[in-house]
Amino acid sequence: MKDFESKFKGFLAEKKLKLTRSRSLILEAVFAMQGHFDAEMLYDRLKDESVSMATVYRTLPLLMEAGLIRLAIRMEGRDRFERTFGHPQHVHWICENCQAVLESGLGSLKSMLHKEAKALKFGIDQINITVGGLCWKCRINENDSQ
Amino acid sequence: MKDFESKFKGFLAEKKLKLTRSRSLILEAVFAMQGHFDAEMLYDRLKDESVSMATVYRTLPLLMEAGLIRLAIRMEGRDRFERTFGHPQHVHWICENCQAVLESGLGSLKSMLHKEAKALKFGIDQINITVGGLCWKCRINENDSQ
DNA sequence: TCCTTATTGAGAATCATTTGCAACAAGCTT
DNA sequence: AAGCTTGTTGCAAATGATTCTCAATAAGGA
Repeated sequence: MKDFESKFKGFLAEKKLKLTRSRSLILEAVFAMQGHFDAEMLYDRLKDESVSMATVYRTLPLLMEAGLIRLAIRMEGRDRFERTFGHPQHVHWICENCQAVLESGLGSLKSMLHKEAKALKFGIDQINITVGGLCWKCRINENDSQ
Repeated sequence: MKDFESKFKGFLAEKKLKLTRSRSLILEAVFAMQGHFDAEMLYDRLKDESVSMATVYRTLPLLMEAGLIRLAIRMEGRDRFERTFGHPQHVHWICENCQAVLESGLGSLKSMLHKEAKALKFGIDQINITVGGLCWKCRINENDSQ
């Protein structure tokens, strides 16, 4: 059994929840996904297995609580997630023109926030840093596009 | 005329848009608001002046484009805004238990992001840093609440 | 295998946000 | 100040993501 599977199983057991066929399939789909994904993308991959949209939506919060995925960004009115396993937190750079999403490591931003958290006596659960603007390609074409 | 009013007026003129009664009222309401606000809160203050919800929703993006407000956070399924005039960017600390929202200055986080932006050739428009977790009060009562 | 309790799929329900449209109002032109 | 062009508004209907209801079903411990 893969790491993320046993982690999810452990989480469910602790909460007295059951590891069902649908949940297993969703977890599998999540880890088959590279990059960001939303509920609909998961559903598209699973509807043939007769997993319902409702269950996808019900499972996503569980995966977040279990620390297996995190809300990456919200784009075009939808929540987009990313898995946490092997994906350390990072900054999301969103181009407001072409919607491209770049990523870069947190670097020392992380320690600075933790330092501030200590001052505020705040217990950090998740950090979300998003920067909106123009990617280099769109900056070059800035004149044309308008 | 106040600073923000002339700034909005200038923005509208540049875009060949009109400064209407509804837009003026909304702008006024925004600057009468302390802290965060959402579309509904503005509407509540303006419905007696016969400003419609649709117009509130249509005006918010204009105010953002004009650089008068920014999207602060998304909470409980709604977008919450804050004005930018006299409110430098800051970090939002959201307590996942009591929903309290703390703020702290960006400090050197800002320059670090701009440095990284230069490396990525990314033109920064807006920075959004949100940290989820537990505020000190909820950390103390952590045992009780569960 | 039995039994208790969580879970599921399907579809209806929510709820924030958008949009279509005919009536209206800015603001430029004369 | 009146006319005209074009953007704007309120209203209601539409959208679209997410949530909920509920009867049927499946985990998993006994």
